[in-house]
Amino acid sequence: MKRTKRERQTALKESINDNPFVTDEELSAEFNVSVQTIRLDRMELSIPELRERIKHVAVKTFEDEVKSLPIDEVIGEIIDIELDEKAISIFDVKQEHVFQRNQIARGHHLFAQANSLAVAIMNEELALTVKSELQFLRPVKAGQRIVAKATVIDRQPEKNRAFVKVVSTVDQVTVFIGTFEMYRMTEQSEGEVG
Amino acid sequence: MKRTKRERQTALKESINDNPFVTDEELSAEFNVSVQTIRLDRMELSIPELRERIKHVAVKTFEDEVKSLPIDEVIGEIIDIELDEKAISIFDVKQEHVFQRNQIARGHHLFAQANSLAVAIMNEELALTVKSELQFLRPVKAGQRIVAKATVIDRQPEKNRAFVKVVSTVDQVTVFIGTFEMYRMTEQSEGEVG
DNA sequence: CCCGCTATTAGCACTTGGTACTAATATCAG
DNA sequence: CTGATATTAGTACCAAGTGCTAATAGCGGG
Repeated sequence: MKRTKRERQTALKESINDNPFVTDEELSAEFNVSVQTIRLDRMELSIPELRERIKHVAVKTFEDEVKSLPIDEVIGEIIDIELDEKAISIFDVKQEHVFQRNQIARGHHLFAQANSLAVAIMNEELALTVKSELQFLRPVKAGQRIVAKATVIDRQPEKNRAFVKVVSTVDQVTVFIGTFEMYRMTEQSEGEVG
Repeated sequence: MKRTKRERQTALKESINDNPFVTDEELSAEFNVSVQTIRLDRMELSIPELRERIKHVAVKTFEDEVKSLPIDEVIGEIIDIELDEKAISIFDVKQEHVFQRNQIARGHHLFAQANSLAVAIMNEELALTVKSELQFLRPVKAGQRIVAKATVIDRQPEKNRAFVKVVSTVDQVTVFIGTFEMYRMTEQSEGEVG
């Protein structure tokens, strides 16, 4: 028997949080109080009923799925692009992109934004990265917005190559520089690199 | 009025597919048939009821969320590690990691595996990537397993630096090489890089 | 010991979005 | 016109609730 109402409600919140699929009846068994008590608790804590909770979770996935379709191809949001010339994308750093320990964005997200912008700028449906050099100049933290600017600095059409430089900034301060050697993939040569 | 039963059922399947949250009543309005007809249709097509559909979607997210928590820190699975010396991780390339057009793994996943292994090998709770040079030697396709081997090739403790080389292979063939200059972050210097 | 208060429990009617089943009616083809 | 298939209607029932009222338990103070 747990004691106070407050204790139970705290535990209840936690319990529902790490299993939103639990019913009032199951909870009443867990805390051995009546179902009505659980209901009252939910009211006070304004926790919605099972179905609403589930729906909430489901809607979230659904939106994520829909959202992730376009995102899948380019990391960050392209806000300006001139094919074969230059392009700009923005990327908002959220909790899921940082190390929990120090809130610093993990390198591969900066890389992903820059690299996918380099792919997008190529005036070619199929482009691959062959080489790249990266400099992580300053740590980026959750909540900051990274603006990546890509420029094509060299073209070697005979070799199916192009060189792209990407500079990423946060509040006008450069945080990352990357140069990418890109390979334009023609249909005949598909799958053959390097 | 749509005509045949078959046509309606095809449309019904599609309708539910791109909005699993629709009720029988709404569907009956959409196809102007009775609710019972919709129910019969669902039976024949063995489409579960609204709540079951929603629950299904919700459970999926839930599992994804739980799964993504450990993955969050290291991309790929570390199978061997000697701190400050060497480490090995494997990463299975799935559909979500490749360009749909050509089934080739996107560069940032190879980078992410290598980079997070470089972070992990550092015998330090807090490590950041300062610079890196990457070579994408061969395209990797969905279904392949990438084995990344990281080695610390140089240490500069006085400068809080270490150099890590990562070689990634698929079936013993090298597909990616990356060198990473890593910064060991001490508590005093936290947040200050470069 | 009783008063008052909060907490808990009980009970009932009602809601949504169904299942399961039966029966009636349409619709069309031979 | 008869049969088969399709559609609609209607009923009872379920889960997991809401919303409401009422009874009871436990305890603290005077």
